[in-house]
Amino acid sequence: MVRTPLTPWERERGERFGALLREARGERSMVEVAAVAGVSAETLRKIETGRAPTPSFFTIAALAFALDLSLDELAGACALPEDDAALSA
Amino acid sequence: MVRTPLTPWERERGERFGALLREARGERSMVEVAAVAGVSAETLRKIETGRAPTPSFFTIAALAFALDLSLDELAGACALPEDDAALSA
DNA sequence: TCTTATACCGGTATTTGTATCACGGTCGAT
DNA sequence: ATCGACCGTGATACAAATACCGGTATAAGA
Repeated sequence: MVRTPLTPWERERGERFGALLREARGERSMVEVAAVAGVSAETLRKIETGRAPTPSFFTIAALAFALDLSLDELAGACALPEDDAALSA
Repeated sequence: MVRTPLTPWERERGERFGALLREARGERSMVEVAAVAGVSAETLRKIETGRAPTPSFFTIAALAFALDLSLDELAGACALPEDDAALSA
């Protein structure tokens, strides 16, 4: 095996990650946010739906800037699955 | 053209980005940092030398954690080439 | 009803990231 | 001089990111 396929955990992390971005997007349309970030709407949609679980750093950086999010908080939030427990608590 | 090839500016940004990581690594060996971050040493080498100009977000997040770096500062630093001017000012 | 806007999905194409292997170079120690 | 630990480069291989296309569905508005 040359390149390790994404593990189920990585895919789940991608789903949580995308959910965070979608939540942060709020009422704004995918097209608008994607245009501001300089990525295609298709790419944003795939990231939000978790079908692109490990996007590139600068793609996320641009989206985080467009959505006014902190990269550190973003990484910390989806790295910990027990966050939902902390949120519901 | 389906996927846009990386622009020269993106490649230069990758070089600056890698230089930042290398500087942050300091005296520590590539092998050690890569092991802590959970990536291969070859991958870290490619990122540091700019031969992998757009690495994945979580790879960078793991490296930043291993190097005790802020993702926001990292993104801001290499996104603006005129930063050195701002820093020296 | 018809149009428009938005989002989802499957397929396709191309580039890139990630990892392994092999080889060579440098430096310090034995 | 040989050994070992790094670092660097090239080739190779495979999986995934990105982007574009066409189609579908839904909801709001003329």
